[in-house]
Amino acid sequence: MAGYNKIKIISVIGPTASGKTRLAVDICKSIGGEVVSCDSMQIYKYMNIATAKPDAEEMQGVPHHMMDFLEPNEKFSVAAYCDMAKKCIEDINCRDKIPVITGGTGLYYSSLIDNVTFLDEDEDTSIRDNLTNRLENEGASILLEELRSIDPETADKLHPNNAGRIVRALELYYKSGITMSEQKRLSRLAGETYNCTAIGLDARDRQFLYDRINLRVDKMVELGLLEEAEKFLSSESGKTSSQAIGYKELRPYFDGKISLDEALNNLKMETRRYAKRQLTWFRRDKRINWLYIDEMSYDELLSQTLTIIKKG
RNA sequence: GCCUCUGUAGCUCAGUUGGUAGAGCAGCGGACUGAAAAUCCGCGUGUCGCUGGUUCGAUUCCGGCCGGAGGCA
Repeated sequence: MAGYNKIKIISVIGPTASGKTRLAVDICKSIGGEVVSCDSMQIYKYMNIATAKPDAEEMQGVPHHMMDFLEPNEKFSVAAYCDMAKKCIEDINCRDKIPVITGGTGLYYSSLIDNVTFLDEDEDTSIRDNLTNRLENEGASILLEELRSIDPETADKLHPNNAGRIVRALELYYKSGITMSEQKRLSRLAGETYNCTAIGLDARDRQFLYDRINLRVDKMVELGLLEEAEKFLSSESGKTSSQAIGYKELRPYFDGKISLDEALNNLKMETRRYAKRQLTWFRRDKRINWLYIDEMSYDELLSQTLTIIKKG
């Protein structure tokens, strides 16, 4: 209970190119809020065009946090995100402003909103390295059976092809002595600490969203995506930042393997698929108030959003 | 105008010696707890161009028509 002492927050989530950035800024201006980005790629410096990071004009003077602060060769993680974002939210709250969580990284979002707690893990990567080696030499099935003997609940849920998750589940156990299934239970004990009103953006017609995505990629090219990509690809990037959509899809073009047209079509396709995965993630959160961008004008969208926020 | 080839899923194409069809890609759905813009799983969505004929039965064989490609004029 004790809902009165939970921090009031707003969230704006949805697939890429659905208009979260603009809506969040307008919400902030209307209710005195500050944006807390929830995006695994906008945290990185220099990755501006590909990640559709808002510029000063788009921010309209509204403070944006959790954005543009990390070098691309640095690692990041959900745990690190939650840790920083929580402090950020508390700080904003202390200044009598309302945190507006905005972004499309489902794992970061859910972990933050549901107050998932993570174990303290040291930086030691030797266990992970060892498991990765064994994965190559022995294969995923052997590791999965090993996992089954210590955590059958998790093993049952993992497909043999999902090597990454198998390795991680084993790593967690060998590092902490706590199994993944046990950790999942422990992580939920704290309970929610925020009173969140969630706004979700989607389109009734999927093609409407896909058209926006395709258009946005073309705009990125006009803004200088190719130059940004060339710089990014020629410099050292970390394990997290190298996953960003927008650069790796252009590599075959720079290598002369495919035409620019093909590369851009691939980039658009990957972005569309990403949007679909984002929707799959967010759809299962029944607390989200969905609004459809192809069903109303932007003014109406904003006005409905503010109505929902007032009620919440 | 004549001859040849061709028309099957959104696209590229396979196939059925006659029993209403299947691959790749695209697409759709799902999972997700320390790399998550990642990773993984599942699903064929169809007047087999149209129309007659033969046949118990035609997407398949035959005729005609329509569309596409090439060749000869």
